[in-house]
Amino acid sequence: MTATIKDVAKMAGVSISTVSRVINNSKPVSPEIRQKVLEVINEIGYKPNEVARTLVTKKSFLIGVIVTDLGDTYIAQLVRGIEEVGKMYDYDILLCSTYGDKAAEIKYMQILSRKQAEGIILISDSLNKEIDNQIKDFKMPFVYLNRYFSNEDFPTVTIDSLEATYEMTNYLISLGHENIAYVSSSEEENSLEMIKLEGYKKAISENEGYEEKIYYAKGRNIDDGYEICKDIISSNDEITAIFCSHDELSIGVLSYLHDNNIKVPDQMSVAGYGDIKTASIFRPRLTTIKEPFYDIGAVAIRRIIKEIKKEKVDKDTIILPFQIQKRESCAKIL
Amino acid sequence: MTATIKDVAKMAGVSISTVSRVINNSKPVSPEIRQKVLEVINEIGYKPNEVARTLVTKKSFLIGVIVTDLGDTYIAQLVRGIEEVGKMYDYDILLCSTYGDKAAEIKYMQILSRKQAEGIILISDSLNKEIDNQIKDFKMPFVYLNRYFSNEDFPTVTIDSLEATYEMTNYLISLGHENIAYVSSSEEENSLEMIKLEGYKKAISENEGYEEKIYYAKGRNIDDGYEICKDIISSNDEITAIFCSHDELSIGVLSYLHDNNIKVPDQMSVAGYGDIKTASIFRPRLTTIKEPFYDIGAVAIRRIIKEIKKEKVDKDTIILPFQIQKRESCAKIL
DNA sequence: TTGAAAGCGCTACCAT
DNA sequence: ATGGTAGCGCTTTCAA
Repeated sequence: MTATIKDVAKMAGVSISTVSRVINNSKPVSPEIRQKVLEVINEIGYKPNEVARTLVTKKSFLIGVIVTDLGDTYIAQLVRGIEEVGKMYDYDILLCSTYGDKAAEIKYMQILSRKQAEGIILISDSLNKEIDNQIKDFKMPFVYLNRYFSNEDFPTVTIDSLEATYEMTNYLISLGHENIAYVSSSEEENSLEMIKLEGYKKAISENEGYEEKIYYAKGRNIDDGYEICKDIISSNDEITAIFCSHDELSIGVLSYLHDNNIKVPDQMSVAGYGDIKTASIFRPRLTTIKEPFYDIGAVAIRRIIKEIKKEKVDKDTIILPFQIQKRESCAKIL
Repeated sequence: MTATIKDVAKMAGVSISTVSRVINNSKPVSPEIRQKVLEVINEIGYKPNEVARTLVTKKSFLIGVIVTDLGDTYIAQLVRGIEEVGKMYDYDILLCSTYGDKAAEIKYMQILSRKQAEGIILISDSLNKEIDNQIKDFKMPFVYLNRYFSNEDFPTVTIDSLEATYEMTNYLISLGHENIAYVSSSEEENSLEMIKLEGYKKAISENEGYEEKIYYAKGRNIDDGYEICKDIISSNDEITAIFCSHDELSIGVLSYLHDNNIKVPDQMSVAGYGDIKTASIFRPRLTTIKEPFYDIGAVAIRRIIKEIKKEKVDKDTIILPFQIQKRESCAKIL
């Protein structure tokens, strides 16, 4: 059996209260006794049982993180930010993956709650009504991160999507592009897609003679980008730039262009949204809107920890700055 | 305050023992009482406190996973396998990232142990002598995963690296390549690099007139591949295929070739090792050795759970099959 | 089938 | 400064 505080007390010839005090530095202990206790601890390699501790203090130092799929690089980045900041405050991460299963989101929230997690960050890619009821029951610190849908109901961290697509479109225009195709992935209600689309429309509308050229991909994956690019190329030969609402779509577009021997950026410029890892690895490297995933994760958990510590928290929706990452996939029209 | 078993007992007019019994289905309870208890549980939304449970049962249903960096896609794949199988057995994952810091490996092992994790999977990219002492102390199920170094001291899951590079080299030869460069990343002791190199050498030696053309990159990242490719191209113009010991190196090579207008696979074939996610996204897609990361993770945690359940476990080193993923980056010499 | 009570390992309060 | 002890929420004997 592993040693307990009792064993330490016995061997050091003191009470367990005293041992507890030296472990936690919670109350003064005479130097000699402290010394003695420390020796014993070292000798038998005693390690406090955090579970027992949690039971009495109500502090598990655990934060639950529910994600869709770590395989998505943007999620990995989010989790990095979450974990790294968490560790700064001695919090550990309890990880759960849903792979898009909404029922799993609820299930894991329950489990996390039973395991006494002190807060939950839910990273989702869809909308789930049921979360609402769940989280109200638990009444524990909660942050909801969703790259695809806007949400007013829960604390969240995001960027100004409309401003982002607006700026990117303007950048493309400044490069001399007059026929810019925009690829959206969805017309669903509450989808951030609608907001992003507004940014594009706004920029286009501010330039006389420019026209909206909007395409809808079937989804938001690489394959969907590949497919829609086929449509774009065959439907309109004036287009000189393709701006996709997700990097994944852009990668698909880039692939299609590569496979069909259309040179990027000489014959076609391509821009994306997200700055997922692949965006900077793929050749040509993708010009895109950098969503600060790491920071989003970091800010999200920071907020949770503040709430745990009963510090004052910011308003529910935190807007982080974005950046236009200019790379080789976009060039000036000559 | 959240409801406890006591509250349930009181409201149902039974003892906490009885409530415990219906929760756990551990002993017979009369149908009426069970019914009543269940009703109360539902009504007040009672959820057992797993921490209290753990304290008495000694089962935390927690497995610690220490990784270098989730940002590496191969690690994300490993963790996926680990988590998914873990969940099948009701185990949750406690995640810790070291970012290559060896001291952190030890630190997290301690923390995990204090949190009563029932087993630990350590994913490392370097060798760390100190682990040995640590893990012996804890004497808990442990699996050590290292993609870069071989290890005899701990249970692990891997593939037959020598056979893998041997087969890939033979594949290249079968394609008609007579001058195949091999890029290694290290000559360190115990590095798997040495073993992989042997596979290449073996294949070369079995073909009369073929010569070893070995290059050493500075490291094993994309940049290092980019750099070494520069050397290869400038030093030897007979080479028609470049086989790198890591996909990351191959991606760098592909990038250099792209930037310098050398067509792949027409002018140069490129092969890799790993089949990280990028390998199948990059254009041209990379021909590579598929390390079954997901499966490795899955088998690793399966072994741990077996040990926890005191089932018989396999021998310490589990060898999984690999595959040669044939894609567009390699082609026949005409 | 049910209940009472001990005890898991620890903290925190109350004495001294 | 130190020790005794209640109690955190639960499972698990042991009796009844």
